[in-house]
Amino acid sequence: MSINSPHPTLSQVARKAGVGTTTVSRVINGGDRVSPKTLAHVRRVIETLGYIPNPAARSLKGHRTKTIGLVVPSITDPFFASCAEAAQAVARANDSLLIVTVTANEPCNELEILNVLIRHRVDGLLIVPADSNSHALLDLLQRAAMPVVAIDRPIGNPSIASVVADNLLGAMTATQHLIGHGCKRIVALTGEETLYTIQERMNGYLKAIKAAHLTPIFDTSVKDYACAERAIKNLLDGPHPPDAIFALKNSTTIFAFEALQKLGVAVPQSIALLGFDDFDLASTVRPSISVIQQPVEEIGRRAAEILFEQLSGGSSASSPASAKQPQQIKMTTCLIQRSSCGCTPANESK
Amino acid sequence: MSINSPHPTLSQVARKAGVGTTTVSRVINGGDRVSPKTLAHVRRVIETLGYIPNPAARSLKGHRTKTIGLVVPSITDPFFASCAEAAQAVARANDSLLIVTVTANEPCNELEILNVLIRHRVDGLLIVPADSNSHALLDLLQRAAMPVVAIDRPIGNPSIASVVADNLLGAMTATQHLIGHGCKRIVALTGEETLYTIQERMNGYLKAIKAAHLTPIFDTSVKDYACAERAIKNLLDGPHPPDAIFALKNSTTIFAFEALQKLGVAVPQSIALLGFDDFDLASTVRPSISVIQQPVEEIGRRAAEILFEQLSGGSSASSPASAKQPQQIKMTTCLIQRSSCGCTPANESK
DNA sequence: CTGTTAGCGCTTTCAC
DNA sequence: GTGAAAGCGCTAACAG
Repeated sequence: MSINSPHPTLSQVARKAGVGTTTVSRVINGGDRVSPKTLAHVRRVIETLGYIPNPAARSLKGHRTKTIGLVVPSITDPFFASCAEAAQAVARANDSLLIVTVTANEPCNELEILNVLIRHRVDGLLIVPADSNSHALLDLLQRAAMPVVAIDRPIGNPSIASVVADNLLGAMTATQHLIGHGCKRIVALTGEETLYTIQERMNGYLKAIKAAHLTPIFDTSVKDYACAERAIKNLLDGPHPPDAIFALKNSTTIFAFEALQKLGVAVPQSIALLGFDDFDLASTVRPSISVIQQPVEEIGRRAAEILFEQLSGGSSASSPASAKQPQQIKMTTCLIQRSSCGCTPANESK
Repeated sequence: MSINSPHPTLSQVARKAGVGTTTVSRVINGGDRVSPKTLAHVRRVIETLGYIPNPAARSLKGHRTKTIGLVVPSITDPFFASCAEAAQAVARANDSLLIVTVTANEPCNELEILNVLIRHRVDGLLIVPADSNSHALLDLLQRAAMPVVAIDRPIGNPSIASVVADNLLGAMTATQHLIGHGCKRIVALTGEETLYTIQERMNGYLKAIKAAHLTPIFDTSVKDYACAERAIKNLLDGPHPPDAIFALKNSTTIFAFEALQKLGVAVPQSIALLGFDDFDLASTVRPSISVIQQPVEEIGRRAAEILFEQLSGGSSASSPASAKQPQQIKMTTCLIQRSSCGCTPANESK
């Protein structure tokens, strides 16, 4: 109805209600220290006018913008999508909005986006850093002086909180499981070696292999399906063909599976397969694929929760146990035994 | 270094540079009407101080907030994740940020979230409406008086632009393809019948079935894997077992596939399978699954582009062909022939 | 309990 | 070219 102004203002409400602006302000902020009568009256006027407080004016007064930024490599990756969904839920529970941005794992994109986010005065940041050890990143974050929580990969500075999966232990467990199946020549198909997660998994694999006095075999060449097929073919035709494949990331697992299938190799009879990171159809394909599963949603949720704790707390003593040192949380992973590693799961159809 | 203020202000810059605030304002807004000399000088001071304009103050002056809201049922659904990723790219290209929210397809969540977004004064909205015909939704949107573009499902009012897949034509094509394979008893496994997309697909199926003088068979019971197994078992054991299944949505396709596999039914020999909406491993499972593919990313991208056109244009004549009527775009789908429908694709491994 | 009064950081006439 | 000054809508002292 109000043709003139798209949005009525607080003072308009005040005038129409015949009260001061302070009173209206108090009403929209919980209504404390206002007589029940005026409160009801002002509320009615607000309703009538369709008044909506302007958040810009509010945050201008030094308050929060009620937005947090999420910086991930990609949203189409199920892992990050789950994190994002969990984070948005937590944000909403804290009366905040989630701004989602993607970096494609490019440090320069990351820096640029972070700048935009900081300029936008988000209250805090959730980041999956493209490069865990980037000096520029750390600098920027330090200067921004706002709460930050790293997800999936720590940021090379203990002053920044992080929530990651226990990649090392997960990879050790996986490797040991394969060894338990009697595998002697286990090849690790890596993925981007520059990534913290991959490095940790490589270390875990290495640790288990060495403990069992076996020979570590790495193949870092698998970037796409073609690579996978070539790599596996070479391995199989070589003098000492492997008896197991440990794929260090999702897409690698799938490429390997496809290649094995194409080459007509019996899994797990001729060669066992175990992947790091679960995926939707891992239980549906035949043979079903055993994997190390990460508590994806929980990683996103915890990270967001920690961020909001930092936002509200901010001060010193709160939880008795935790010191001031920002938390570095490692979530435990879980081995899902399906068929591809040589196990025989009870209910094959789930 | 500035211990006192977390963020230097424009007037601090002005003072330090020995100029007026107006000049600084001009500099940060493109630097027009400022002498090259002062421009350079002010820029240097800005750099030194690490000055960042406060967007809250800016939008308070009636400007845009440079944020748009995306409202989807879920981000973990690959379809919406792709839309989101495309939309965020377009937003960034337009110097804006994307706020992502999820509704779980619940109209009440939707309304609530929309209110938060509107209150936040986002510049525009991208919505996958939980209910295409919700009066409350329409009302709210009308009142918000901001650019809105519907994605995947139109909002029951031609005054709101939308970008959706041509579900009807896609389903017709699918059904006709199955008929072309000689199938006579094609059962449609639906999904949520209240959804616009499902309804359209049902109509497309119906149209093709009728044109071929066949009998339509619907099964609306498939909500999860157990339902699927039961439904398919019943169908197969019935007096007139179907010779093809047309699954109207992704998860249904997967459930059906799993059930068929579990029941030991030969696909496509005993029964053909065709799904609506492509998914990652559709080409990897055996048999590979034929599907109707939607131009997902493009749907998200176009929708965002249209939103920004509305935001910038706003006025009347721009493109010669398009009238003032908001655009209702239907993207064409594509039949991906793989094995499950009876086709024999050339390259089975991709 | 309630109103008056300064600003928050920025843009924008309107003079110079 | 440049600056002074008046707000944008709201909150927060500080009086009553």
